[in-house]
Amino acid sequence: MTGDKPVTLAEVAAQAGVSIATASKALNGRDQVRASTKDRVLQSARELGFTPNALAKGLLSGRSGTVGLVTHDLEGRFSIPILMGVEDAFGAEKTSVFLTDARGDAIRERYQIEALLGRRVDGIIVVGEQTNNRPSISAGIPVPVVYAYAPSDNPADCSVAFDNVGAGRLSVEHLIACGRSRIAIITGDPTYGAAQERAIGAQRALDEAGLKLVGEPTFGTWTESWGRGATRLLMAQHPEVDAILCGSDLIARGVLDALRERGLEVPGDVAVMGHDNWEVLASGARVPLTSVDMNLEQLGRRAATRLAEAIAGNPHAGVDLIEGRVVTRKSTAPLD
Amino acid sequence: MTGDKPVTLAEVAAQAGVSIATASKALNGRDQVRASTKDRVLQSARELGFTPNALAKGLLSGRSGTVGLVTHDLEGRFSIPILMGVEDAFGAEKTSVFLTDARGDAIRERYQIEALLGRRVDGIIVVGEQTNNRPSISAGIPVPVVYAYAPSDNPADCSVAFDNVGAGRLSVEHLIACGRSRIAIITGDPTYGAAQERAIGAQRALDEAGLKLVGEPTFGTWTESWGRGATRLLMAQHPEVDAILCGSDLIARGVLDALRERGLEVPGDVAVMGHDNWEVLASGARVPLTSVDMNLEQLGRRAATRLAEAIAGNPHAGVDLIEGRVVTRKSTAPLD
DNA sequence: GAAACAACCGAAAAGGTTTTCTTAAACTCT
DNA sequence: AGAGTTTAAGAAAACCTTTTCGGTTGTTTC
Repeated sequence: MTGDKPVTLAEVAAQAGVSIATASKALNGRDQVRASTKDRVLQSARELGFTPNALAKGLLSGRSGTVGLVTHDLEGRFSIPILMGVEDAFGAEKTSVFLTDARGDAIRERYQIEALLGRRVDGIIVVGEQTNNRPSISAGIPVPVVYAYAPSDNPADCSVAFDNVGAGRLSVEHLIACGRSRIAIITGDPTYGAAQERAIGAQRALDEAGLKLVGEPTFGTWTESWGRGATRLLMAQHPEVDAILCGSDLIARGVLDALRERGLEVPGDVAVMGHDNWEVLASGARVPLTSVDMNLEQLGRRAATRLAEAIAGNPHAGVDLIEGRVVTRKSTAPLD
Repeated sequence: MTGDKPVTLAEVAAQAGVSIATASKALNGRDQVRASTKDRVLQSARELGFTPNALAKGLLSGRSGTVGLVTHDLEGRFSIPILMGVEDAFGAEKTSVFLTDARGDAIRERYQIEALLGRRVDGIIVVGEQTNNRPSISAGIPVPVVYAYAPSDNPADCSVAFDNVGAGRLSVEHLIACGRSRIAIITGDPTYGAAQERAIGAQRALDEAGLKLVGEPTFGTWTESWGRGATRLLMAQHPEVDAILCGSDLIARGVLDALRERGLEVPGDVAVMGHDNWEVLASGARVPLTSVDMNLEQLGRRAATRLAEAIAGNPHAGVDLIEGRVVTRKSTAPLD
């Protein structure tokens, strides 16, 4: 099967006994072609297994019907759902997606974008590795660019990001709704905007409810062992805590472990809440873990939609924020 | 930046004061063009920011310089490293990768492959969701197809898969080398070839060493809670066990948990070994977990290489097996 | 019966690049 | 100086599709 050249429109036309022009019209549903002729062409196309050459079409129309997806975190859990959302949204409208992984390297990124432009993509989506701002690359690029997850530092660009402040607020509101009032925060690396912003959102929600955070938010690393260590410290200094808001599900796993070792019940004595809704971790936890889902697939779809709009001539400036959603599991069950 | 049409070769030629043909030759390093002329053309190209139109090139040569990557498990941890390997291998040789996700649906797959063929990809890689055999789709597809992770059921196709039998053997050999002799197996879903084959490989290695497995391999689900439950059962029936070989790192996490609760030391009393080398899980475990890495990135690179060979006219038939590698951590430290 | 009209179809150009073939110019040698 | 040879550059075809516009039927209207 590997040798035969693809069937061309000319061959279809020949078999149907019409001109190339007529065959084209028939296949594209143009009028100006008799029904019987159209059927004959369609029949021939089917028999020969004709697939129109997208290259030729793209060359002619100036639109390739492709987009580039430049990610920086292919191994990470965050870019994958985004990528799924993008693929999903574009797949539906007959646009194909080129995938490249720049691995956090700006030189690589530049090179790959050059390659994508050579392929005449109609637009580009750049997926960052963190939620921190990232430098804009839109200058000098002749097609629309949308930044996903990590927004561009240029407000004139179009970005789609996650609402970390809102997530912090949502989490605290959920804990309060579950009857908790002495809430502490154990989160990850303080250089991550995500960690800072979520803490800020949490603080705001507490303020509005007239509550005070127990201690200060403790920053550390995004690991289980940090979750364990921070919990031991926290419970020693503030045994009154009745809820711990964690910066990630992984941290929350460590927190759960440490609490169990200390003989504390979850959610009876302390409620625990994670972030990311990493399914396998959250529902497999010893006490299934309530967590904030970042709706990353939706984020990807939104980015795709924005790009499609820009390609169609309606660009959008500024940052679109995607809201998280609390996925309730046992670790925050309301007190009786 | 969004309006301007891309620069064409004709414009470069005009600015350099030569014909299109000469410009083309100069840019492609053909001889038959004077050095000074060549310099002039290159200079113009740089000034105008010329990027050759890959669509036109592909249309002419019949080679688009693109390949399609059809995955069935985009959200899964297994396809991502494979995808990275593929992207890596092709990125190096100026081939771009179209990504599509068929999500386990054969209809979707068929449709997406049709779309890829319309884009005149030079080849296709199909990434399966499990290691079980999958139906061949090569018939009627005019470009080479390589099956990654899940091999094709047609031995005439080219597949690249993981050596599960070998992995089972490697694991047991490692445990024996660490001084263990009473080994039990707790693994996942019995409908997964991976689970069965690894058990078989383990059995063989035991046979060769003149040892017997403790009990029968216990199949269940790929979850932590199954790991916990199976461990309780196992230790009740066979307290003599000194090593547990797990079907996945997640199961191993459950096993570790249950052992700790039972007051058993790892690795002092029992060694535990996982599979997948899921970094965050394995090294974050309470006792860092020895695990088998499937070298999936290498698998992806191999698949890409095989596809490149086939495109170049040297197709390869049969299944390439990629070996795993034991990543040693504390959970299997040798006995003193 | 001629003119206007509709319906259907085909010729040709366009899109950007590579390659082959031809031509023009410059050189070498006797 | 003229014939032969090398070198540099250009003209044009080819890749495949879509679209515009002109042409050929056959049909209606006065």
